[in-house]
Amino acid sequence: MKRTHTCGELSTKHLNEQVTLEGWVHSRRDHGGILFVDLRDRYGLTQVVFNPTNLTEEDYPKAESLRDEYVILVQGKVVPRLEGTENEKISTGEIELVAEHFEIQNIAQTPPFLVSEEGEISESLCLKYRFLDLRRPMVQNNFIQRHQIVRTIRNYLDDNRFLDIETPVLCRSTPEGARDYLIPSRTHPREFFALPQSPQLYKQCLMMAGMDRYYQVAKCFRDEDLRADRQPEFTQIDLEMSFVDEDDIFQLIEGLMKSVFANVLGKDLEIPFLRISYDDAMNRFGSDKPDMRFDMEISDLSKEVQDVDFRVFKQVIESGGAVKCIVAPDCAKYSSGEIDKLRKKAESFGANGLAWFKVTSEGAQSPIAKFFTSDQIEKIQKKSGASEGDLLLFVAGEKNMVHDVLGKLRLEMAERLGLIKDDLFVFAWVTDFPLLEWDEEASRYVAMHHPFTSPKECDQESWDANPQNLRARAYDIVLNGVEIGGGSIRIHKKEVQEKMFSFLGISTEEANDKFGFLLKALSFGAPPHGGIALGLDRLVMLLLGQRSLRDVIAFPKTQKASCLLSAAPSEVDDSQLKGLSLKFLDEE
RNA sequence: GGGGGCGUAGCUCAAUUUGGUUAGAGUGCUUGACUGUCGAUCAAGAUGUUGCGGGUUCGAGUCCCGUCGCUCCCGCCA
Repeated sequence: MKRTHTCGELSTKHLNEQVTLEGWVHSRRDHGGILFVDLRDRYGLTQVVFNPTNLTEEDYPKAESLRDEYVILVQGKVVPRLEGTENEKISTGEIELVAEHFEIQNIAQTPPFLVSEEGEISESLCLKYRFLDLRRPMVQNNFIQRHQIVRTIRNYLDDNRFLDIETPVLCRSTPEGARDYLIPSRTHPREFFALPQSPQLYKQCLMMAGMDRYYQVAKCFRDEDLRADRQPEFTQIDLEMSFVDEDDIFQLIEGLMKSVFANVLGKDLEIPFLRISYDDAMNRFGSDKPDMRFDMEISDLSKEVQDVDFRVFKQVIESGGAVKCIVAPDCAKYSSGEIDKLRKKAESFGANGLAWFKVTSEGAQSPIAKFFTSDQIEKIQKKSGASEGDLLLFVAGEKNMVHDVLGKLRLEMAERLGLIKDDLFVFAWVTDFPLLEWDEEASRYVAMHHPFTSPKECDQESWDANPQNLRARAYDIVLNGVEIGGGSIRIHKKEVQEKMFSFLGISTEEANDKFGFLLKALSFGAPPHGGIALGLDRLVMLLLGQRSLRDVIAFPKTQKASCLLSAAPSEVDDSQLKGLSLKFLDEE
């Protein structure tokens, strides 16, 4: 015997039909003479009534033995609920199933937490019993929606002529980027594979192979420390296109997001997205992933305060730094204690201090007001757009630090003041990233995006003049202040790629050793190409309004990168180590 | 590598500030009663290595040291 329906589909349309359901006992209500069981599967709940008058003498006591999470099969008749006992909370609430025959397919231990309970349960317990946690309808819903999102993306890319091509998981370890997960090779003692941080070079090779448009729902691995929005193993919607420029990528992704919003969330998404250059993003929002759901932009007051008799500001300006501020609306009422907390916050972000002004009807109120003329105060007020009742927060110092601190303070204040509306999705493209970044530790330039990103200027003069000023043809896509993807137009000329390597301090020999296959491929007719990778987990997390990636990954790792369900990683047998020619250092 | 938070009954939490009788509540669990519940109700009952180890003390869930786990953040994440 098998089920004829799921637990979510019976309605008054099925009245008087003989049906069979299978599922889990979600909850039971035993009234002595009559017993109600809510039967659950992925599709919903159906109330089953066990009444002695409809059951054999052996079956009724068996029904009384039912407990939470038992798996049963029930056969019976669909009947309307008695008037006044309908349940509006469930889709099948107008009917119930009168059990005439049933089988207990499996009993269950008392679960460590209630599947039917909606409250919070400690995360480690959920992960240890993830198979139970995933039974909870609220949790299950995330994965049903995640599936819908992926399906929509696949359909959209298919409609746009993309080929889904798999790339290896056992890869070559390459310098640059995050720490690799390494896999020792048995067949090549002393040698290692690396798990891919992204399929970057393979997808470029596919473009050189004339595949024209590639995509993949690709697992990527980075052996770095975790955060709420960072797992060591994550999924990218990875894609690459030939004969395109930035606008082609933007339009493709805007269309993709529009499709996802329409099909999954039932919302109309406005396109095209906002576009902002890296420099603008830093100057206006203090971040390369600006949350543009609210304003509170940063104002540069360096010019306005250059003649002010306040030593801190004066020294900063003289040494080439900047004085900038944000305006916290309606915060002039803050007590000195509250402002002191903000100062500490700012200092924890890296500031040397926090200067402030309250804008009141009697003018600027601040311990440093005495250093300013009324004309200067007026100019500051005008430039920052502050009005009566507002609080101005100043940070002075080296430009990057000022941006960083004010950017973080801006987010802090927005959260405090509730300026961010729920249910708002604001996408933005961040463009014109610097090509290179100076790495203090290694005392050399490193690629800000990756070494295969095309510079905007390929001529020797620009390169020689000032490498810091070189811009990349790279772009990030930002949603509500979270980076959900990034990509670039790639280098497709061998000479440019070689120049890039040499700039990064990678010698010709090393380049040939580690990236020889790419350089070779570039020399056999590589088309202009570019692409992007979207962080699927982050995207799903944001679209579903979840706080952690763990909510949208079926079997996530803990912050120490272990799996509580399977207890991975684990020790292995000595024989396994021997087969891999491995030995622990402390055994030598 | 660094900083913060948490760890008490199966689960969620209280008792920790100020060390002091037998570590409590809700829920779940067990048993019983009950023929229309849906967070069923009512009655009775069982359940503790206070994460682990050490120390201080007449006395430690509470204070100190160490350690483990979970979590948030900084570093790190091309």
